[in-house]
Amino acid sequence: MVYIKQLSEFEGKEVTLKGWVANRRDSKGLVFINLRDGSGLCQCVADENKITAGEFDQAGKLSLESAVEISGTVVKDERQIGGFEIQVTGLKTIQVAEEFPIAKKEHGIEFLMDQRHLWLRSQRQWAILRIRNTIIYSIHNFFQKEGFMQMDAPIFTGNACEGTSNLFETDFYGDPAYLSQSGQLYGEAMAMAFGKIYTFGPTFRAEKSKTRRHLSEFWMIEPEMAFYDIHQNMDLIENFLQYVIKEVLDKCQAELKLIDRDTSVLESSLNKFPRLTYDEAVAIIKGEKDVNGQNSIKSLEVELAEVEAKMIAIIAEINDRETKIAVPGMKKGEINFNQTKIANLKNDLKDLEESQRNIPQWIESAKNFRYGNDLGGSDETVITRLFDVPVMVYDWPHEVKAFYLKRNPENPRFARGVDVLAPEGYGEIVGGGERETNEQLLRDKIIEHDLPMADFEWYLDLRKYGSVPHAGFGLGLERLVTWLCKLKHVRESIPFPRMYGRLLP
RNA sequence: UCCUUGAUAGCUCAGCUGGUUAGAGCGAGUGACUGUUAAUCACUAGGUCCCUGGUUCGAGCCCAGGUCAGGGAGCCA
Repeated sequence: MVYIKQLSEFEGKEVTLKGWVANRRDSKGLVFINLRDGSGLCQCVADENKITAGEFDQAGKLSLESAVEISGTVVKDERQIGGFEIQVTGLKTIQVAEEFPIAKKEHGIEFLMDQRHLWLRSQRQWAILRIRNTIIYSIHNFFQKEGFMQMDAPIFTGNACEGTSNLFETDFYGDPAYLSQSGQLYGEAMAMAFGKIYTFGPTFRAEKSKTRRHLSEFWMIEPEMAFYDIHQNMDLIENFLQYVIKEVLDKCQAELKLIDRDTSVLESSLNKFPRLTYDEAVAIIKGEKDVNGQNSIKSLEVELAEVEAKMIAIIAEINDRETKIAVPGMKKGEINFNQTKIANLKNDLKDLEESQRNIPQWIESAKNFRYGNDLGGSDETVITRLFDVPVMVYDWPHEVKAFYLKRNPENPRFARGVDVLAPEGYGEIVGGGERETNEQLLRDKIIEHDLPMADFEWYLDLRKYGSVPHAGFGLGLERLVTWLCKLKHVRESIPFPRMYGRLLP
């Protein structure tokens, strides 16, 4: 058995492929089968004269997604996707599929999510999840080559890392237990034992968020390094992200092309990441400070004008095409083509209308940003649009950040946290920082945040026995996948997304 | 939780100011066509207009409440 990916090694030879029918067309005496086997796609041509009548009959009856075993000769054909096609010499039906729900046309997102188990078979999903796999693999490669040890934090936790409001509560032999929202505190314990560690596991947040950035269950990578300060932490984040981006660029060209990803921003992200303090970031958001000659507020206003110009152009095109269709005498195929075009244009128009509604809100929120607050989603969007590389923002007002972050010794108003904001409006993909080493300061913070002290005694022990400067960060895998693939929504970045209102399939 | 948009055939949608028997395309089925890349031609089947109540001679359309979904805010990775 041969996989489609290997066909170039078998030119002129006879091979047997096993897979599913991705598409089928027939003419008199010929059946074209687009075979999908998980490794790729390949057209197989069944000619009436080259196979038995029984086989040809079977070929004609193959429905979409039927399973089939095909033998044939590998022929070079530039017109084909993979550059090769199969001249069929033998065909065996494994199963004839019932009518496949996902048709070869546009579908709404709710329908596709209901069909997620089948949607995974489509080319676009295939490419995205292949890229996800490359990302996962290169994350492990990076940390392993850097001497990190992979360790797992527990998923059931008795203590709430940052308050219980957004945790999933479960029953643990009669006691309440929460699904982990971060392995970080455990990561610190493991770093004190092994030096440099990273966790890679699922995380759960019970936020009733309905935005393109949130999942209830997502995968997080959390490195933790003993003897690192915030600057070394930022160096590591930059090296790490650039390694992963480079691997994706090197190994996933075909997949990136399939999903139509313009890779220029990924390439420019191999340059140095700007490091802004919170103060600098706020000045940029409020439009008080320009970046590379660009002003945040002005660039949003320009974008709004562009959106409105595009809307006018699209409306004109829709009208134009509708008038054309209305004239009698147009061929049916051409009418269909135009109708599909119109439907697509209307969808584009809906997206633009969303932007038209959102951008003025973002401008308002940027102008009225109150110093001392955390950055909101739109603020992140505003700032990252001005750069073509990820941006790091560090030294935050300590009130808005987690209790375990270290204060800047030179200016204790600030906590030494760092957020990495992805370009192209994607926002936060990494959150991390240097950890507080002083036991008493931690106790004060725990009280300030109104957290149950008893649950943190084990954590505070780490400050009693060889407490050292240390730092780490958390990377949201799905957010990274979403950005690298330039997806509209995180739900496509994971095989089976779990989010508010979505538990099946 | 709040703001906003929506729910009509298997799918994507149209349905005007409330008016007779609810429409199209795609998909499916049948037939025609020797080279097609979702979108050649003809025919056929296919409907709880999200739910409950109300207004009206008459509701897919108006009103009230609910359910579900899209987008955004908050919160976050």
